[in-house]
Amino acid sequence: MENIYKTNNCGELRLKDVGKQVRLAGWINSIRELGGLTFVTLRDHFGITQLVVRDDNLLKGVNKECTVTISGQVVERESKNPKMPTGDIEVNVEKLTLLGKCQAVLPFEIASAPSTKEDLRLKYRYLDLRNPETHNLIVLRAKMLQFARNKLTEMGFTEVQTPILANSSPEGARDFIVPTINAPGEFFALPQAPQQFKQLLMVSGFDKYFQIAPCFRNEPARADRTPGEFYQVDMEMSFATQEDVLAVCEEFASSLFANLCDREFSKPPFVRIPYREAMEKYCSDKPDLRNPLTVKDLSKLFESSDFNAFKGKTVKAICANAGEQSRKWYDEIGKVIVAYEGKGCAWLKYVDGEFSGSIAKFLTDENKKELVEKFALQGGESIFMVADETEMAVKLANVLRNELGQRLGLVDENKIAICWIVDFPFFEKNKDTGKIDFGHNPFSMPQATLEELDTKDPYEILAYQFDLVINGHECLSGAVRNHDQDVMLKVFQKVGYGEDVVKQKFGALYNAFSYGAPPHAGCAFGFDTLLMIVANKKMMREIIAFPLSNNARDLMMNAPSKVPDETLKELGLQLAKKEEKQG
RNA sequence: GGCUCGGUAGUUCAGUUGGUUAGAACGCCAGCCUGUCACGCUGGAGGUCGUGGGUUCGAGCCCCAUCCGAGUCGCCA
Repeated sequence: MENIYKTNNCGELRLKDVGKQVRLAGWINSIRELGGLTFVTLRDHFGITQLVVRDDNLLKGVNKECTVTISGQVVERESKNPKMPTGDIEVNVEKLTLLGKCQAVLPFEIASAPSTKEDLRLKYRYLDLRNPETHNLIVLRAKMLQFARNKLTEMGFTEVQTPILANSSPEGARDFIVPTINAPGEFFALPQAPQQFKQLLMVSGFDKYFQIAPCFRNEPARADRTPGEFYQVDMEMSFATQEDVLAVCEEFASSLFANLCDREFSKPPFVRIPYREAMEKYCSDKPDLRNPLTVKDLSKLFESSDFNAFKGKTVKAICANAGEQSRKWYDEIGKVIVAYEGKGCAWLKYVDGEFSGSIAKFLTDENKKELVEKFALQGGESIFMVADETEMAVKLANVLRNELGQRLGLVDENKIAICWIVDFPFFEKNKDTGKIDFGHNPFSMPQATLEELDTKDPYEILAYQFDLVINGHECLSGAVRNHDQDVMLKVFQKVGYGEDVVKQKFGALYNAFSYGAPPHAGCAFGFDTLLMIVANKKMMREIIAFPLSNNARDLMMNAPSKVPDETLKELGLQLAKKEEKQG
């Protein structure tokens, strides 16, 4: 594009352009005054080009971060800069026009913006995004959006947009509720996922559907989870099996990493780990396979031990070669466990056929023999143990595995390790009520016939339900859907709901299935999570143009905010009085 | 909602058992400098120590309350 502001962008001029008369426009990135001449770098979306100004008058009133347009001749530099793509040339400025003045003192320096406190970056996100590194993450996001669209379209998927103003869908999270003047006292809910819509699209005969779908969950944030809104690459396929979906996802994911990322990644077919095996080996349903450590159960071994803290508890152990470590080092690991509300971390070290460490004195000769066999000890290894009620012990073992992986430098940050977790249990025991409940979501198909649903131990019944786990992040969840009304009624009946509840909660879907539903299956990638992995970033806010703060606030636009009483009145809403604080 | 850490110059931070006028680096302003690219040199401006109470002869520091931020647990596939 060539216009009054520019003939070229700030990232493209090279030696071959020397002698050309050009115009450039952008932001003043730096000014280095040397006396008789001044070097200025000019930055735009595409890159940075050095300008030489020999007449001081041209720079009157110009400071960093002003926008300007300049014209001049491209010349070869006397002293080149190999670190800059445009480092062989510079533009000799003949004319400079100030387009947008900038205050002398910025809230933070653009070059060092990423090391500024986050709330300030978010408040001035439009300045933060001028930093090339930050800027390019948003460009990467655009590339990934485009990749996803092109790839899925190429693979025969049809993009369909589903409503944002929708009805509450029972995904488990809390809803964002939207009032409307059309129906005071009634509310829309923003979709937590387009789950029911996409299944209805299958009933409508769209063979394969996808959408880069905004999803809304009224839940607080984490470093790897934004509050409020996020995007899913949502897909669904009719007349398809679990194998079909897995194949599509493997093609999509491997092609994505090959195109957008230069790190080494697992090649398809990705390893498949049944849920139960994952829980046993890694104590997690989203294991980071870059970490080679595995967990073993020592509950039996300590069943009759003198060590009361372990007796009758679930004991999980990890064996690792920790090398020479101080007592303090072991204590620090214990502190991490305590931070997760564990009792601590016991440890043993095996050297020259002898055990030492915090609980060595409790070991019988029989115990020692078993340990050597169980971990195939050679000498030099350490065994780390946590003990608690089963659920807690499993959680702590997962923490321990991650902690040891990090501390011992076992996790290669430059690798992308991918696995499937398959065969999730269909039912599980509700923690609070102790009653039988759906393990994941009620839409997936049990791996059982109608009769088996009645005769089999419900906790033994698996679901056609799967997750794709990358570097310990759950990046995708999918399932074969239950399109059979009889099976649907049966599984709801198992958890204590009748047809009335099914109709009330999933009326449209349930009805639709009585008009000829295709067997269908699908999944959704977490777009933001996937992008974090592609970008190798740990903060989800980094890869979103205008993210909310940890507290789900927009610090730049000041949202959420109060609304005028008039508006409330129109919507038929009244705010509850704030409760007086006690004491 | 619980827990942990934090809030000091425009920014990133230091600040001793509570004791003179609260410091550094970068940035900003002024001057010098013809090959810089984290330019260099000289000088200067810039602070309600998050806010409100309290203890004390004296508080950035101690106590209480409160606001804000980050992380984490609950929660969230």
